[in-house]
Amino acid sequence: MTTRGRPPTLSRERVLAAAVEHADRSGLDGMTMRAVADELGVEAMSLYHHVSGKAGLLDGLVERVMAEVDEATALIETDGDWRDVVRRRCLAARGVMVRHPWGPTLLVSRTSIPPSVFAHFEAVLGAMVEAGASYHLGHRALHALGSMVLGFTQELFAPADGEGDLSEEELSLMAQAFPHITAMVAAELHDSDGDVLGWCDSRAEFEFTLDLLLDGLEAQRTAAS
Amino acid sequence: MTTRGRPPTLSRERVLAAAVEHADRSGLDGMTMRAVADELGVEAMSLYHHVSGKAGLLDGLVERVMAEVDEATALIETDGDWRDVVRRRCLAARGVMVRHPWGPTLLVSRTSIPPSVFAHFEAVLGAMVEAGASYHLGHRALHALGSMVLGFTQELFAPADGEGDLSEEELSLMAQAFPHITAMVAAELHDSDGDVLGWCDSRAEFEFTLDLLLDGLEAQRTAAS
DNA sequence: AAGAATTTCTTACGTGGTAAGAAAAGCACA
DNA sequence: TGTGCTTTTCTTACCACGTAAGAAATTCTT
Repeated sequence: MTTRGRPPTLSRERVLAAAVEHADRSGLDGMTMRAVADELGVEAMSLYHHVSGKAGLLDGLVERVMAEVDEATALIETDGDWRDVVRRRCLAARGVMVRHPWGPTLLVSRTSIPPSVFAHFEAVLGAMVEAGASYHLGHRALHALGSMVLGFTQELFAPADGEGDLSEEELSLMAQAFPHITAMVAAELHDSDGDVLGWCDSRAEFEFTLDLLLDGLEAQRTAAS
Repeated sequence: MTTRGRPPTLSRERVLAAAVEHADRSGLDGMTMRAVADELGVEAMSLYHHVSGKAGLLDGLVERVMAEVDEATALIETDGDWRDVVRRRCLAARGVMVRHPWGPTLLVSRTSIPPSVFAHFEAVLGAMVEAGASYHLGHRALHALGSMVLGFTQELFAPADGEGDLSEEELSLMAQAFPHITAMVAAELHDSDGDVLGWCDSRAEFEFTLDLLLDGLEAQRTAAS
């Protein structure tokens, strides 16, 4: 571990900070490698030693927003009605997205779900399960609440793009970091005797959420009249 | 109305059809002007006589998906419980999005909401209002159900990008085509004595939907145990 | 036949991502 | 002290994409 070489003027942190700032000011469209580099008084290619290309930069942005969400969420007490826990969590996330309006757009555009996002779902799921909900209901809750946190309606647990090739270690790390999600996936896989794949399953989720909303709205309607 | 000039081998329809096909096969990323032109055995610049650039092409794609939704929706009866009407409508829309997975992504990426999308909201709102719901509740329903149809959580009625400059005619056309939406906007504007703008308002919508979901989930939890 | 109209094609420019490798700037060992 | 190794930054260049400008092609009108 030597300190040899030209002393760095950049760092991953500085690059990402500049990118966030630029996005806050000009949105995601104007965010080119050259623009971010300019903001740092540096050439575009210099960024490549700190993020792996444009995709890496965007991944870094996701990481940063989710870190902010984590921060805004860190102090939430985890006892009391699970609804309060989840409610505060969702509102905190929303606050961050309001500060960074490009957040939801960016999140939906990314194809894979980063660990930082999983951390949220883990917290929501944990609150529910500890309140006595089944993993099945928890699963449906994650789908239903997904767009409440991030503004997206994405297939959550579709094995996106070679998720099959996870090493044993990675899986066990995942299980440690996200025990409830892991248990939920296991339970759901076990329940569904094979006919899961495809959108039938996801259609059921869709209908579940839809009916939740429709019934809630109908209750409000009759209550108001 | 003459037929003079070189006979066209292309048409807006053919261009959009090729684009849809390409998107179905390769997603939105690979969809370049050159690729769509290739598929038609034509040069990229030839497309410009039928769509106004890339943006126009994407607008056309939105138009096409929404047309499919319309088609899948046309036969829905509009009497009975409003929930059934809305339910079928949402499921029909979902079916189309499943056929064209790029649909939601495309819809969220567009900055303005095309009339074809308004038509849906009009139908949903109409069903609710005719069932006795207030415009206020209808408004909240549109927000809550928004992501159920299109996968998006967008500010619905934010005057996006120079919506102030609509001609008198355009407004009256809009009022004719979408009477319920027009009435709703009027009612909501009237109610809110000035302090509407900004995200406070939108935060209220957010909380409303959130509580709808949380309460619904809690009801399911206690029912299951 | 000449001209007008319309679509398509050719060429070329600007921008954005990034590959390849040269230049800069510090450390280690002689 | 200098020579070479290492790490970061910069230079140059290529390719893909959107599209502006205008030439070429093709048909109808007169």
